[in-house]
Amino acid sequence: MSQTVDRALSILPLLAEGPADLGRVADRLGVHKSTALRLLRTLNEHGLVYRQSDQRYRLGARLFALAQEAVENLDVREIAHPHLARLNEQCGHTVHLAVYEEGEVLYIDKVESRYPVRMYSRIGKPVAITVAAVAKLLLADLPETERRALAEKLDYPLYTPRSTPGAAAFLKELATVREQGWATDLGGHEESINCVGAPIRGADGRVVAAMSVSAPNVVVTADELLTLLPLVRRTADAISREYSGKTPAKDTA
Amino acid sequence: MSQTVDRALSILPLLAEGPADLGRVADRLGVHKSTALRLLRTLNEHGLVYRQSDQRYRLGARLFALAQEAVENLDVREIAHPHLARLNEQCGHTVHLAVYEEGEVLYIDKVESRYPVRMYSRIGKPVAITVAAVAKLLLADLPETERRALAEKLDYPLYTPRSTPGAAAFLKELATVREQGWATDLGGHEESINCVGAPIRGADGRVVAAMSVSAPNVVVTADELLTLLPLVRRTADAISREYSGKTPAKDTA
DNA sequence: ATGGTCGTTGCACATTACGCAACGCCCCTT
DNA sequence: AAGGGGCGTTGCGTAATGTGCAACGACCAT
Repeated sequence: MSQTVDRALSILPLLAEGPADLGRVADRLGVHKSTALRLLRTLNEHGLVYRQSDQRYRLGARLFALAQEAVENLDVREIAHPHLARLNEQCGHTVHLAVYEEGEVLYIDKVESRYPVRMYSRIGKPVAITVAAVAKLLLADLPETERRALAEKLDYPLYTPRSTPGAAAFLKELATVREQGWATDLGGHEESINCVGAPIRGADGRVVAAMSVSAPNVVVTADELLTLLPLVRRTADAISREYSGKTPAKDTA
Repeated sequence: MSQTVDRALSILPLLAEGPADLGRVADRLGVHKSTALRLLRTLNEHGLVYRQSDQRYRLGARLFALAQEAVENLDVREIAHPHLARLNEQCGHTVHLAVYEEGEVLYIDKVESRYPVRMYSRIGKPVAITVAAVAKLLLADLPETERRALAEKLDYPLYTPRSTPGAAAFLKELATVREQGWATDLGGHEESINCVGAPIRGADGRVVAAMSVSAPNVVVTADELLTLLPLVRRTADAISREYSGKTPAKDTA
């Protein structure tokens, strides 16, 4: 809609691939160097882009702060967190919280019991949308047309032999998930990892988020993990109730 | 430099305060509603802004992905991580990695031994720049003029009685840190938390990052923590060597 | 029903961003 | 040491682009 802004914003994903110099940016944008320079300067002033010592540009620090504040403003996350932590204490496994947005599913919270290996690595990162339990839960609730359209345009990478092979199978799985009100991922993403998940619903009954518990085969078998299902569903329902019940007014402030 | 982009980007911090409707955004920007609308639409197309069901705008998902990729492209972080993890195994305490950028110091990695309480909360969040050990290390290496200017314009909040009280004291502390090549924060941010840190240097000897080990008083006294100093410095030096030594070429790709 | 609020659209104007070309800088070559 | 190429930077004239206005339409509350 706005050409200038459009061009400027196109620089960000470009720099996400790695640092780039002025010429490269101008080329990729298909604009003159002077134009790219002006855009980069503006981005730089706002801290979204940083100029490193070798004069190349890379994504800037303000981006972290913004993402940080963005995630903290998600009220589902805030409400859900204590419940997730409690569930984690009870079962000891990794607990995830995810939302759907614009064709992507992303983790917005995570509590894990084990070594804190790169704990930040997944927060905000898009999940394996065709196999993850939380993704199934979130997509299963989309309006049918949107769901079909999305399923058709997705890629279906075969992470493992048990990964969802294609759109048809995926849609069928989503139908099942929708009916039963919970979802699993049994080795569909990583061979030895299983998950069970349940949806979190808003006051209008629509799914606003999804949560799951994940554990490796070596700790508990898939069957054993499934025995946690009632607990997971109870937790999700508790979050749903609290989320749809009291929505503390923070309109004006 | 570019008015349109400038206005568009000004919307982001505004939305970071919380969701806002069109009128509010237009007011805050000082532009007509139609102008704000066009800007918001453009931001929306790029996923930086999301329109929630109540029609208000909030920060969007792409922001997470970008911040994510940005942090992953920091090669210091990549090189340092295994060293930090090893240090964590050896001493059991929380280990931080931070960089300086445009007047801010931010954590870019963290390994902690204890409960994973909100582990994402600090990554990318600006640190308490006037007291944190890593901040002292990073600021101590700035060119004098920049260091002075920054020190003067900072606020010096008294988190605790031991917090750095003002610019003069801070500059003096930075001088000490620069001379000795390491830094501490003894209860300057939170009464019961102590840290020791050391700088990571690039090939040219300039400080490119800083790391620290933090532990609460109840686990180890400040004196005991200080006995870890040699280990911390050795780790930092190892990272420095690896960082300045082999810089894998990824220019063209 | 009716007034008010809020988002949306089309349009005419001129402000704003564009590409060009020339400059200056640094590094690499011979 | 002199020459050449690559890269970032600057000023400028042009017109394309973004701007504010005013009117419309949807929705909510009274």
